[in-house]
Amino acid sequence: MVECFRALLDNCNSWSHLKQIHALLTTSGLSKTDPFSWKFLSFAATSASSDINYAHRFFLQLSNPQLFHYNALIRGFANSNNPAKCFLIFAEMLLNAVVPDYLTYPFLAKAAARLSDRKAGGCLHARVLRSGLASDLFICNSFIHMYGSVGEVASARKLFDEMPMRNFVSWNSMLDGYAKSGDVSLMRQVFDQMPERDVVSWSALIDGYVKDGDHKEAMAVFEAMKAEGPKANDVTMVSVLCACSHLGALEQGSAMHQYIAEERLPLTLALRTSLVDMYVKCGAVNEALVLFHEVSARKTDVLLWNAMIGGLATHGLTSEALGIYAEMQDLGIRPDEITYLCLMSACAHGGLVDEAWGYFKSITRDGMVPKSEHYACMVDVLARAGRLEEACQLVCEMPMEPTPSTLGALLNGCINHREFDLAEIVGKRLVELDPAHDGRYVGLSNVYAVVRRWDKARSTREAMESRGVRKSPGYSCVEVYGVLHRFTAHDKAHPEIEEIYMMLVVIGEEIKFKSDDSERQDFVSSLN
DNA sequence: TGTACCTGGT
Repeated sequence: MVECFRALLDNCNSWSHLKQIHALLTTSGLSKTDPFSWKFLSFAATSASSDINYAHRFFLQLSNPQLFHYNALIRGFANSNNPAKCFLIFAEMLLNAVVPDYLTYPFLAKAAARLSDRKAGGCLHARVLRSGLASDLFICNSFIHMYGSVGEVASARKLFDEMPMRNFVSWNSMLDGYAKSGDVSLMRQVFDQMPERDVVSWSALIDGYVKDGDHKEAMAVFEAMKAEGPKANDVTMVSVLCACSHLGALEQGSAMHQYIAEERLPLTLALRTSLVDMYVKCGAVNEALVLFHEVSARKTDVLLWNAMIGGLATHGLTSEALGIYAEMQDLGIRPDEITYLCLMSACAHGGLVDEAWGYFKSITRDGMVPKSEHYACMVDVLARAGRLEEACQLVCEMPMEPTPSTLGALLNGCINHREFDLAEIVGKRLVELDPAHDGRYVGLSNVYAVVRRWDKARSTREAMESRGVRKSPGYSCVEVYGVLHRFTAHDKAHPEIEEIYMMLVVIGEEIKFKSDDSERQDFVSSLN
């Protein structure tokens, strides 16, 4: 009998199969026998087809759970969408006088990292130091990662420097710590110093540049990786596609799509989401829709829907965005706080104030708390529509200090709707709030320029310069035949600049002609 | 039985 169960469990590779074995174990009274209960718990909590809640229910039935049961459950929760449960299980473990070992701490550190819980992470590390496990390589690596993830890269570095022995995971965790902290020069230094670089090192470097906003450098590193590094994986491509979408580089993005197919990389949900995001942001709405619709709804998650809705919203395709949301609701997929931001941004572009209010109120109804971004978005909707009084009222009512983006939205509305007295007040407040940001001074100075108060406009610019803030010139990018061209205002550097300006004149005339035409059509239809 | 890289926009 015992041998029979052992063979069944060893060959078990599916969830339904495992449930059948569980039923057999229960009816035969063997389920609480250690080797089987551990094997079962470990499969239920950590395998590819795991169900952590099922594993937890099974765990609760154990009369005398052992260290390895706790470890399996903590590991499962660390990778679940509820990592905070790890700490509850850990507390229970300590209450039951079960002593954690070298397999317990890496996953607790991971949970603290995923929750960005600096306090919990620090307590756990203190416990490790007292436990005599402090020299374990895996534990050290996990805590370097934890410190990097909670924004304490200096502590990560201290741990890294004091380690008796390092491996490539130590270096990758340190690299990732600098990537997350936004310190690209130290990130690069670690990358250049590390004894060996694998696909994780390269991917972390690329993603570090993406997070820093240096998308061109991210692409350059990817090219270097193709030339001299390991083969890229699906995670690498998620970051690379993110760079393409920010650059608006459709041809490069499509080439990446082709690369994914040629290299037969798994089209994971994250990768599909990145492709949808890239296509829609680069204006290839149809390609995005094809990729979005070709996967069955069961295999989607809210992030994929957000990418589609947000992308359509960015292009002002308001009704299409709201249509996709309606589909999402029909399928019973729960929106998250990002979904609401995407929906409200769609409303802002389409001038749908009442709908935006509806979504804003739904956030609370869905059991979420509106964040400053939601207030900023709602203020933007109201301000764009010229409902400045309501916008001001919302700013006053918001439960947190208004962020620069909230006031920025209000300022734009004031300028567009010629409320210059209010614009001056908001503009001044923005400069106070964000004194290192060049755009805030420019915004206020532009308000003064519009009302011809040149002295004030000049003194605002001077205030900016005296505080050492430099105005960085705005620019835009255009991709032609796979090559990105960057232009700033009055740019004369491009070799084909004469033809480019000539084409601009032609396009300008074309727009004028089109708008005259639409006015004429409006006039004709008003007669009917 | 363990550690590292990824999917909204500002």
